[in-house]
Amino acid sequence: MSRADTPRRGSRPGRAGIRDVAAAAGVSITTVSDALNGKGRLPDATRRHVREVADRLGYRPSAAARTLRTGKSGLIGLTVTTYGDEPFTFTEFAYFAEMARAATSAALARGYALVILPATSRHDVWSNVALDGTVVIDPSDEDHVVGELVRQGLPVVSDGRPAGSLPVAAWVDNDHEAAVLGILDHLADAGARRIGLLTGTTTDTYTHLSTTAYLHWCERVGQDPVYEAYPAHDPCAGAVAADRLLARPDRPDAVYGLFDPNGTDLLAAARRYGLRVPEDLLLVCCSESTVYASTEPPITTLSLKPRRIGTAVVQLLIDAIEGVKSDQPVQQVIPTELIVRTSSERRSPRTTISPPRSPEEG
Amino acid sequence: MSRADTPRRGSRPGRAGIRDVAAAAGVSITTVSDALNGKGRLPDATRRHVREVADRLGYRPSAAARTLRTGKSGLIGLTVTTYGDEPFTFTEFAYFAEMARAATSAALARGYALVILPATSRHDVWSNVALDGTVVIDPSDEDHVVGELVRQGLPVVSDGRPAGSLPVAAWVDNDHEAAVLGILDHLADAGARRIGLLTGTTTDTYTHLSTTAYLHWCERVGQDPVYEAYPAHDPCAGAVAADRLLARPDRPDAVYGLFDPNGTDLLAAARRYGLRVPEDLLLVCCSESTVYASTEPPITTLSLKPRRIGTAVVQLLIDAIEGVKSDQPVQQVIPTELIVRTSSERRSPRTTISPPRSPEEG
DNA sequence: CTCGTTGACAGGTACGTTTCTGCAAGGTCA
DNA sequence: TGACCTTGCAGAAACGTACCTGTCAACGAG
Repeated sequence: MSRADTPRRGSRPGRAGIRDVAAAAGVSITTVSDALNGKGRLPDATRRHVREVADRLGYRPSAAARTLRTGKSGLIGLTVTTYGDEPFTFTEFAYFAEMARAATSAALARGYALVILPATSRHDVWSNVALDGTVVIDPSDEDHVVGELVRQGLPVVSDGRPAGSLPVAAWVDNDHEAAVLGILDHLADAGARRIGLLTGTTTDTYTHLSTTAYLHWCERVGQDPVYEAYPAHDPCAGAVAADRLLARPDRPDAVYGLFDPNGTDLLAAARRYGLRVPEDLLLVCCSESTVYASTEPPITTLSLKPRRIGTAVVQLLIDAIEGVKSDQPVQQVIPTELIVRTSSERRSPRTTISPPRSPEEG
Repeated sequence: MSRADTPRRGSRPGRAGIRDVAAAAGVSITTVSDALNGKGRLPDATRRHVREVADRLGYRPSAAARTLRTGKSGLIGLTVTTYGDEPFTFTEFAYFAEMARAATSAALARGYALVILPATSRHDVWSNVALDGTVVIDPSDEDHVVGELVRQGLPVVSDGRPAGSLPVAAWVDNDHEAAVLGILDHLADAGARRIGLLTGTTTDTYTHLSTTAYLHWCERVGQDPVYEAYPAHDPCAGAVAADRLLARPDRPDAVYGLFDPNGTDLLAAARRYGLRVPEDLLLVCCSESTVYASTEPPITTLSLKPRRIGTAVVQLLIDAIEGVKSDQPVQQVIPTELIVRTSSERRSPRTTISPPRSPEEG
């Protein structure tokens, strides 16, 4: 019935389709597709001509049609844990932001874009987006969003060892035990006699591994464990827990805090109890924030290197998507970095802190 | 040729299509589509039956096919400014993270997902994802990514007044002039005689509006402007600029810092010059971070309410996408919030700071 | 008894690509 | 001079869905 010579102006008037380009260039649809995608065997003249016409018409291939045809969308999900309504918790802010930033860049460099998908997303939302694969941060075995993605055959790469038997294609993680042991040794070297821990009540892998590493270390060196746990996603609970820890009769003379805000909270608590840092109390916390470089005193922090993790996770995922046989292992352990500052330098308390000078001196 | 009774097992073996559901349920494709989407006029028995069969087969509609057919992808872009290689700059970390978080939640609640798209994305990446619309943060008139999206007819809503004549569908912003004037008045009320400003060298709207508001205020009250500008995306430059500001012969007795890290940097600089806060120097900075609640002393901050902005931006965008005639205006001004803490309370310096007590007292 | 109406479904087309399969024209070689 | 390959391109079949256009029965009204 309808001959092909009707220019099909029924669709969106603004957007030119591949058909329009073909007609305008006087070639077939196949030739246009081949010319623009570098496929087929065409003389350069034809290729140039087609490209030129396409540019002139402002032709943009339909992503949906391409995805439908090729089965590849160029989208990868970034599944984040949720506490309450909001994606990613307060304590993970800096970590998550850095990690997502690096992941975005890495994905972009390989032609992919990132879709933010909270783990508690409504089913109809994340099943309605065509993903080529997913990065999942700190997967729990209860996460049936991830479970179903895996069941659908989508590649999944996790940040953090997968709990339970989640069959992820690859994972990237820090060696949290080694990191904690390293910090405890560092504090002991600095003269700490009784090291306390500020930890979380949640059951995630990071908290669990770090806490047990602490307990093992205590057992090994024969120290009684001194720790306080609090719900890490509650911004106020941290300050209270820090206070509790320093109020104990067996008050530690050094503390490691597992979460980002612990540093300022512990510092504030120390001030309340009249404890000088680092003279009376050594302090280290796990954080990606740079504020700890300019606190009084600057606080030693452990960086989990979220940038490297984000990059590695995305690389592994895209390798899995594209079927690249990478020479990288599918389990990568990213080393942590201890940034030593004044708060854990017991023996040289006055090298970086200048004593106050009088105002007229400035 | 090929009769319809061949079950088309040539496609992905794992995924059931709408055809398979229709065959298994003994109905037509149309009936399946209508039953699952709530369209058409079907008896509830049929609807239930189809739904049941679909569940049993684990049927998931293809997002790509649906997008191609309906023209709606359920994806909205989140376009962020870039400095160097990485999306969103260091100084905007907390703001951006909060804003993105709220935007993600709001989008999710209405059935949309967010795609992170740095403004400097390779052309082929962001033109390869089917977007229903875009949120753009702090749009510059030079941003030809946004320009082209608009030209394609995609709804664009911006966080921040659009520079130049970018024809966005709507925008959300703070009243930055009013915020700055409010802070300056607040500092003056607290006893400040000469208020300094720590600002940026970039040409974005926020920096520009805030700086001119400061200059106007100075002119009005007859104070000589005292300010230092630095490239805000450089993490180190801020500390240097803070130092410079306090080293000036016309040293201010109060400072407002436009960027998040300015608080700690100014505090550190004040310590170096032996200036007590708030006795010798009043301090306010613009930040979303909670660390300023537990610095010594706690620092007064201005919050731009990124959560409210993120939510509002997404609501406006989705309204535009769905053609909803919202009763909300298409330009929304979100009020800022000044969180007053010790650093700007000149007349009551010792209400919240406990003097150090001796260690044995704990 | 006829005729519009309504309910319950099926057929088929279109969405815009990519790509497999052809098919001439021209060159090469025995 | 055929047989055979290469080049340059066109036709048409998918991809999986949504929806428009029927069709066929039952049914009440005139």
